[in-house]
Amino acid sequence: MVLKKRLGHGFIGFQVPFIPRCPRSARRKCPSKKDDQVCAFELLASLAGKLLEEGESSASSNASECNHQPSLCQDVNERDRQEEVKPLIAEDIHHGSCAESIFVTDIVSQNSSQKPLLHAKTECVLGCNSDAKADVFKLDKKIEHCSYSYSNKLVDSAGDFRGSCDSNVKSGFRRELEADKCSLKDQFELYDSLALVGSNSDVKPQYCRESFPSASFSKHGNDVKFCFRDDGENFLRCNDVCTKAKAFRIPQHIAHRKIRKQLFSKYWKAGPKLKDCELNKSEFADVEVKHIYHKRKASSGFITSQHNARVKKRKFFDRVSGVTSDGVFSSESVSNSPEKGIDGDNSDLSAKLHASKDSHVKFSIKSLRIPELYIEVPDTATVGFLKRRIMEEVMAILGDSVHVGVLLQEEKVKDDNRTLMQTGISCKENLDTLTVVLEPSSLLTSPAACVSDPSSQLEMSEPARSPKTPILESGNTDILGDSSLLTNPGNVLESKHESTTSPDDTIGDEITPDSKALVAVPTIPEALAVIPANQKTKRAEFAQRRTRRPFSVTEVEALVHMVEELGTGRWRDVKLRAFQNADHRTYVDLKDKWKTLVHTARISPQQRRGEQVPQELLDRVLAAHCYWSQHQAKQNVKHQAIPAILNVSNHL
DNA sequence: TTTAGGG
DNA sequence: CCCTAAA
Repeated sequence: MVLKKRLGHGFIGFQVPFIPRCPRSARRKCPSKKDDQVCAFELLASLAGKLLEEGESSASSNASECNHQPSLCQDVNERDRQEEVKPLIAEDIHHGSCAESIFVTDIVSQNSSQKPLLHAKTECVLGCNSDAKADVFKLDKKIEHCSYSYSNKLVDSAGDFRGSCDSNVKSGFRRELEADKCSLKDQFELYDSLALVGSNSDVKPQYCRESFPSASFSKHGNDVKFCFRDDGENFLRCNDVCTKAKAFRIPQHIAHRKIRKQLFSKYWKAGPKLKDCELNKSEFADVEVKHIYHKRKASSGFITSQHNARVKKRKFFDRVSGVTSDGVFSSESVSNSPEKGIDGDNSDLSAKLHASKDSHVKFSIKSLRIPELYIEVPDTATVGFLKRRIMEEVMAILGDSVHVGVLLQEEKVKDDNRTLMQTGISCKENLDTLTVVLEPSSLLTSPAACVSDPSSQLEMSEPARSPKTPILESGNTDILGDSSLLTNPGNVLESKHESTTSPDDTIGDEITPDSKALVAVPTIPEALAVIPANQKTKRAEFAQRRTRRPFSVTEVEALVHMVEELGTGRWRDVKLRAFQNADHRTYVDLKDKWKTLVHTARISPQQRRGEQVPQELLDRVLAAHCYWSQHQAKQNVKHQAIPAILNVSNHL
């Protein structure tokens, strides 16, 4: 297939001509080495223009499609309308700045059994004069708008697409940009083509296009969506307040980078329509059924409801791999997921991010991780019931607002105002440990508050979490209600806290006034800038304290139990036996907790703070502590004694 | 990686 | 909780 040959990395699907041709006059507008990117944009621009013309004329036919996907279409339409009247955000552009965008696309195959993929690309537009750049954004806006129109066109012509699914469907566009809409006055002669891979192909539909901002394109059943949206961080909302994304944006006069993320997935956006997509759960997330406290029950006699099996459903997970400028994948398969997808493929939702030097960062998101969920159902429940429960939980998240969280080196990156470079997301090694997760964001705080004061935001923000930590575990308490894991009730408060600030946890706009100083030297090649910083300082730069998670009485009891059994020097075993599923509790945490427990037990009740641990437990803590201290002493004596004996025997 | 202990 | 020396 010709298409395949032209696509890099074996990606198949939707394609636009490789290097769009630009009139020389247009190319000259930009520094030579950025031609490709600029041209790519121009290509989109041309597409946008075309779509505007064609899309609007098809508005009437959109209505019928919207009936099928009300939540999606209405939302999009509404956004589009608002976008139309909204002033274009030219202030985002800055002289000599790098307009960097991340476009995440989604393709849903026509064949529902195939999996949706997310594809993320970043593109930099550098070196253009500011006018041109401002217009690039305008164009971007246009593109956004137009692409939606275009999506409808695609929908309208779904039949046509289906009819020619096995062959590439191409459509060419020629667009002459109007001077009043764009200062890139030169004419472009661009050809664009869309290709839809055969619906029966067993090849996963993927989309890849080098040097070109991706447009999302999804097709499912009768629906074909082409979406190209600029939605900053709030790209996964069903009922998003349109202005929110903008509210988050502060004037970026000093912006040197702008990261704009576009992620569109019908699955996510469609919310309750998920079922219609026949996205079965195995595609959605790999499911693991565990009797979480089974071991504990067995070993320490903890009794929980005999009829309750804990069902722990995990994510699909993933990590982000980066590609450095040399184009070498630093990590193709970096998932550290303890449980791979059932089918060994967790690329259900995957996207690619690529990274390169000269201040571009390209990412390759293998997949987006869904927060860990805890579901509890009676073991007498039917499989069907279980499925429904899982679906309910998933929908609770998806139906709700969702945003993206970024974890670097297993720690959540909470400060959205830092640049990628500052955060450490621009260097190769770190990209290996970059994780992208979807998070619920039902409780939103005032966006303004988050942005206006970065420092307070820092304090407010949710501290880092382990990537294995169920992002939703606590934050989801409201949703899960009683079914959530009863680790610590105290988390409810925390979770709200987290949720409140979590909207920031996205790859959003990156520039704030206080980051100016650091970004002000963009001319320094990244390599040079990074080299002087040793691992320590780099780590220190984006190190964040984990969320404080007070131990619940239940946890304390489990801990005490295990220590009584194992002693005080086997924290790893304690962890394995009693906290296997509490990903956020490390053996060091357990050890520390024991330490504080002993301390607590020794001080007077009046001096104790926080959740009161029953005196009975504290007594056991002291008893165990004393016992094992003595035991350890005895062990030491033995260890000393044995060699002594051996020595004696050797002498004999 | 795990333990142990100071901060 | 963090950090880290030491095992």
